[in-house]
Amino acid sequence: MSHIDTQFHGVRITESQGRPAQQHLPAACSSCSLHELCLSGGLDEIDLEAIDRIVAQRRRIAKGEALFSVGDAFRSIYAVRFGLFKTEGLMTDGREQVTGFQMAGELLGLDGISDDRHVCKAVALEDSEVCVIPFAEMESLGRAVPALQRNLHRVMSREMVQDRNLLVLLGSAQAAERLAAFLLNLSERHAQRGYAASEFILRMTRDEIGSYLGLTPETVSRTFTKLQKDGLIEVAQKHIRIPDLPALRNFIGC
Amino acid sequence: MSHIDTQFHGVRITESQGRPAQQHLPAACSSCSLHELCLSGGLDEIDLEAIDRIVAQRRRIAKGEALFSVGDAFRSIYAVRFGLFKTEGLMTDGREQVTGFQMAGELLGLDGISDDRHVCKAVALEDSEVCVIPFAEMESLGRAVPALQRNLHRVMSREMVQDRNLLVLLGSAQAAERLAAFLLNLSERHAQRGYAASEFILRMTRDEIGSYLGLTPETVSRTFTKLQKDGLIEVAQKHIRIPDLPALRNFIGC
DNA sequence: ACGCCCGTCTGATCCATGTCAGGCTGGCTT
DNA sequence: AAGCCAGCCTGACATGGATCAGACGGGCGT
Repeated sequence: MSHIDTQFHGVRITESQGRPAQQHLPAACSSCSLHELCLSGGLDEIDLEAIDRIVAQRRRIAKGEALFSVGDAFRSIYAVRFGLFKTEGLMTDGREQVTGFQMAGELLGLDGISDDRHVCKAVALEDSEVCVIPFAEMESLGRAVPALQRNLHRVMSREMVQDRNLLVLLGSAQAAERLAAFLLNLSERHAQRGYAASEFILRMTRDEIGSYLGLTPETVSRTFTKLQKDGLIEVAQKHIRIPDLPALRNFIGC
Repeated sequence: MSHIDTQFHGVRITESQGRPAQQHLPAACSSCSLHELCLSGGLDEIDLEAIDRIVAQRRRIAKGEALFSVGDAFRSIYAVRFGLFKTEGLMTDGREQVTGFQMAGELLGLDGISDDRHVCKAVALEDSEVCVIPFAEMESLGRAVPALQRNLHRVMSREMVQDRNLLVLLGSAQAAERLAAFLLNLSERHAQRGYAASEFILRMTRDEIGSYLGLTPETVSRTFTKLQKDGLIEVAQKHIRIPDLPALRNFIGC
């Protein structure tokens, strides 16, 4: 069990308190436990070493701090090593809305490519760490390593597909379906990372969930209660248990 | 004025009727009027010729026909030459929802990269033509031509950003704001292509608009009427006029 | 030119979710 | 240990949009 796994299980990172959020630590895809989930999946030893040279630093972000904000110059993309982030977009009238939650092994910052400026804000929901991947170098390494290029494209495409799914959800599903779909999505992603699929802790508030799902926090709360009454989930504050995953999946298809 | 421009202005393509939808015609980015809007923007002569060799064929899609459907094997992406498409995603319960409209110079099919299978369906809303861009060859040319690689990444990123914007819209805006934002978006894209920003024809039905915006067709209809009463737009069937663009933009920020 | 039908508009009603308000709990600070 | 406050839950009420129903009009095919 590696250093990273331990931290991902919830150990607080106290040594960064009082220091600036940005730190420069060595990163290494070749020895990263998330490697198969991340950009470096499926690459051979030699290519991994090349990536290691590019992904030269990590950065720690304390809970509540922003990794980047709207308008920031785009230079790098980020891979979450441990912790959890939310990304939020800006409405025309200034309100913010959560557009996604990123957990270990997922990328942040791809939105900045299109015009060299970030158009959303990424905030850590708990003490977190990311690998900093300078994008220009990533592109040039992609030119040398087709498999890496392929991975990048796959990740970008996957992100588009996920956004589309959420779109469809917001466009045509009811509150209970939205929430159920959200929980199932979290469940799957936990499972991918080797954690329990049917029991987990929500790291985000009801406000953030509501913002993400296009609902008010009150409705989120009520809907949790309703799903519990229907026996589909068990809720205790931030603790969620899904006693019957197939049943919940089935509920979505109504 | 080229052949393409003439067709884009609305001349019906009659010669394809009764034939299979797939046709093999020469394509040429180097002489395409959409070149600056599309993937080949900013490239030099030599690189353009390289692209021309890859983007070797076009395909005509009659109104109502699908360019690709959910589950189809992914091999190519497509650039719209003229015409208009809608993409629709599949709900868990089988219902379909429109997730986007693509006009000349925009790309289709990027959703298929992530697992080599299309996860949405692209349907022509009028007789249309696309350039077929084999993706494997596109990737390999991207390795040789950094500017092309950059363009591809930019386009993908832009698509992600647009999806996010729509997400925010669906998550927190009222019917009138959604519709206004939709019209402004169309207006901008028309302007980019050299057409009037304040007057245009809607090529999609109220149903399709409603599906896209997460509203019923009845609400779309009513909301058009409401916006007209408020003097923000003039509607006559599919004909839209926006007498005061800044006023409509201002309306969004409420 | 005629008639059919799809797409659109409008009205009446209902329901899901937003809004406003109050009270509870658990975790953090002092 | 006490107190405070953010986050959460629940209730009562308001409302925007969905739903159901019907009428109109224009485009298309015969």
